Amino acid sequence: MSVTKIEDLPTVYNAKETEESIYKFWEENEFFKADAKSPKKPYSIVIPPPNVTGVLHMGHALDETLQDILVRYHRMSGYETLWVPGTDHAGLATQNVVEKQLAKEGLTRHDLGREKFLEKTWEWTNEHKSTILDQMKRLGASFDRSRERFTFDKGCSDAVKEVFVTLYNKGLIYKGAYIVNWCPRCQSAISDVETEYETEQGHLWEISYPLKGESGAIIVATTRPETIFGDVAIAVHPTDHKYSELIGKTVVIPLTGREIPIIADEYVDKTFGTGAVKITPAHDPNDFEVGKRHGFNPIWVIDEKGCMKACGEVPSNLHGLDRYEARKQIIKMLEDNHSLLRVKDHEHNVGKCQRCGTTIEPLLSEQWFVKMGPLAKEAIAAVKDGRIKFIPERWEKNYLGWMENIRDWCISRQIWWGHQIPAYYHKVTGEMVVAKENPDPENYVQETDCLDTWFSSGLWPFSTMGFPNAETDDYKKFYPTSTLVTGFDIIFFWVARMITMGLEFTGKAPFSTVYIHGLIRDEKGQKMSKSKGNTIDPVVIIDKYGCDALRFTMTSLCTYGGQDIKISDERFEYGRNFANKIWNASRFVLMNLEGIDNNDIDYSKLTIADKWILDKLNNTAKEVNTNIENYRIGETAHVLYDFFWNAYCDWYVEIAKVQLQDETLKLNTQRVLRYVLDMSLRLLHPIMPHITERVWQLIPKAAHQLGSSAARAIIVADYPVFEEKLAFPREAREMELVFETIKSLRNVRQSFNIPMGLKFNIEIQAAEDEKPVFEAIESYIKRMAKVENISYSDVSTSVAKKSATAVVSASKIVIPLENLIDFNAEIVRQEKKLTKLQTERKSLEGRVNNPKFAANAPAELIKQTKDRIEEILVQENAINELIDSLKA
RNA sequence: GGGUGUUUAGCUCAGUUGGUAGAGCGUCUCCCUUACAAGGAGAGGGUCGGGGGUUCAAGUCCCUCAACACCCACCA
Repeated sequence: MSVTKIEDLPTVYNAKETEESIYKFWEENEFFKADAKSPKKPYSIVIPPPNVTGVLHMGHALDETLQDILVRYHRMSGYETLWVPGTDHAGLATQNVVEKQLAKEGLTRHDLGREKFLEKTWEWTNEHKSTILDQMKRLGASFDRSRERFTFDKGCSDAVKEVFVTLYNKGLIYKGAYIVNWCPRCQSAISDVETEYETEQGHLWEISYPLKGESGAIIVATTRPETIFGDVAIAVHPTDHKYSELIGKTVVIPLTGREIPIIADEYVDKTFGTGAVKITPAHDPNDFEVGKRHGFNPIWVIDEKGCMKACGEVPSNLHGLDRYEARKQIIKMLEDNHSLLRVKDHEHNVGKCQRCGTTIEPLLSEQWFVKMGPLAKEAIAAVKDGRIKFIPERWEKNYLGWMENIRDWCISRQIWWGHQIPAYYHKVTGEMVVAKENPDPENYVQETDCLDTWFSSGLWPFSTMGFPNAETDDYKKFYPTSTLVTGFDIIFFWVARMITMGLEFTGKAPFSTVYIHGLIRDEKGQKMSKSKGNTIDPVVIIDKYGCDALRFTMTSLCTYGGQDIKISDERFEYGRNFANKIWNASRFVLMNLEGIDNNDIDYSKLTIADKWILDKLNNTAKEVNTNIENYRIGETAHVLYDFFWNAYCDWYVEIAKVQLQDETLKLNTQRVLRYVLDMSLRLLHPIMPHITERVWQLIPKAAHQLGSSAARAIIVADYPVFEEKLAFPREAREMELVFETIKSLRNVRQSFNIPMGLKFNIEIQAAEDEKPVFEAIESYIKRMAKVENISYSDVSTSVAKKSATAVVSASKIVIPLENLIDFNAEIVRQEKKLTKLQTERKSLEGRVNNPKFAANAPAELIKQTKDRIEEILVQENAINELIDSLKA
């Protein structure tokens, strides 16, 4: 870095310029690059891979910031730290995007054919692949780009094949015909977790099925009349007296005349609808089970596009009609036929495709599944026995609840963009072979289905480390990973699958801690979405306020409970203002370091204020370390904000201005200013990496002050920790006298409208043990409260008339102001304070006088309470005396 | 139907072993005091959703009610 003249630094922090150059500086020096051969203990995180088609949104900004904080903290705390970046091929999502592009040209993927379509999608992917990770650089993400991965790259594909074949050979993957959630728009099966339910206002139609060969009919309630052609039976409850005589009889399906039996099954709810339900095994998951129990063959009447099938069971005028259009027609036909008896409004939940919102169609089809039951056992145990910990803990319950009721996972997707299932069929015999490679391309063709995208992301923590090869340096050094950071919305999709797969294939939990944060919402608490138009673009925020401002604001809003975070544009002013404060305080300190030597602080020459700020810094370091270790990131931000702004800037820097005037104190004050700034920047660095790095470059330091790593940059400097030699609890307490005195004097000044320019004299009627302290802090009081002269007298001295008085601790500060104040106003001011003290005292006395309190409360607390009462009494006396003298 | 979360100052929210409530923004007053007006100083503002209980002591623990948000399951 070139030498920068401090005077030339702008008075407003230029985030944009700084952030660009600082990030480049880190990259050029390869600070993000992990060394798998390092002797240091490892700390590793894998990024939740964003969709390769994606653009950066606020959710990423939060997620990546939190990871970066953990990574930077551990890097500075002596760990060999690896953060693996990468992207997800996002099968269905990406395919949809490319298909949309094609649609603009009037084409479908079928027009291109599989090979051409994949070519096109790869092209598209390669074009966008780096976009989102490049955007994440704007967030300051210190991930190791040399290890960047893609869930569809060679290594991940190898891992997928290994896992698939192994699970198949163990009997944990099977192919079977089941009812799946079918998206007619995506033209693919989707898994249970990809199906979202929405409450919709629908209808319940009551349809009459006449009995065969006799009069009478059974009335069935249905929400989906278009499926009647697929009916194989009518079911009633075995103990339902209404229908007991009908069981075993035959009814006729209206409109087609096909005959079906009335059966009894416990599945039926006697109280719902008419108590009789039509059974359509091909188009309803429950009916499928009932059908299986009773040995019925399913009848397909709706096809993959959601249209009525052109088959013999369906009246020919309905062939090929969309399911909703068909419904209308059928209702009309039933009405004409007098088979429709009643229509009721009915609210029910309808499954929607998570990707496109289309109403899913339960469809019986041949799919691949992972048998989850056996895998879940270990995944449950690992969380129960603490190998994996969720933060906040309540998510464990959520995870366990799901795992304990786990259902088989439908992993096949009828899409082209993804890992093609490694199963091969003999062209003639149809014999199936599951293997990593095609055994005989001449005679075998590969399964056309692809895998659910979460299958490959479920392997992410170890596929990125070299798996299936467990001998790579990265695998040995960095697997299992340390922390997984993500939102609660993908616990089932992703976290649960990584845990099951990791345990099964590596024998280890893929991470020890799952840190779950809240979701980002708009200022009204609504989820951000493009369609609602309420999104906030992190890049826009970064341009406007700066990356560090974005990071600081976001982290300050994180709570330990992982509440959702409401944000609006203006909230980032908080972080921006703080960054600016850091910038200007740093400018001041740097400007005043002229002539500083390379020596360390002389501990024998510390003033009370020096000791106070060092003590405060020390405690801050302690708190910050504890907070980060315990994932209390928001608290970390608050503690640092409070220390830097309210302690260092508002008090110590102001005090330093006094000390710098004193030649005997100047040099050591400079050293303290420098030291505290240096350490503050280090503490802040994980949250606000750019500004801290920039300022740190400007601090003159000797080699030995850089830390054990002989750091070239703050990013690799040692993180501050609590040090015994910096603890000065007595002085820290004594400084309270300074603050109280100055604050009371300022209060007096403001109360009586005394201009800042007007200095006054004060008389301190000091309690005996407080006098030396006052003497030590005289210069601060003079400067910061604009006091001309300070004289002393005994505390028992009665207060002279015509003065304002502040009672501080056990002493009195008297300000003779005869020409300046309204004495009645002073009486009111003092009485107000008196009332406050009296109220507090009475409450405390009530407690102390309660014998049960004395018996049960800790001795420490009792003493504290009594001391406080004593203190109040002293102050009350002083104030009473004052009021008397004012009234006299 | 089952579960979770939320309810604290005008607004947005902190508040980890129970010890008597805090921040930011906003409001009111004053100030360009040579780091910073994206700043400084001072002030005002809350019976911690309602009710009950445990305790010497409850925003904090237990019960209950209410409102809101979300998750899971799903009855045709």
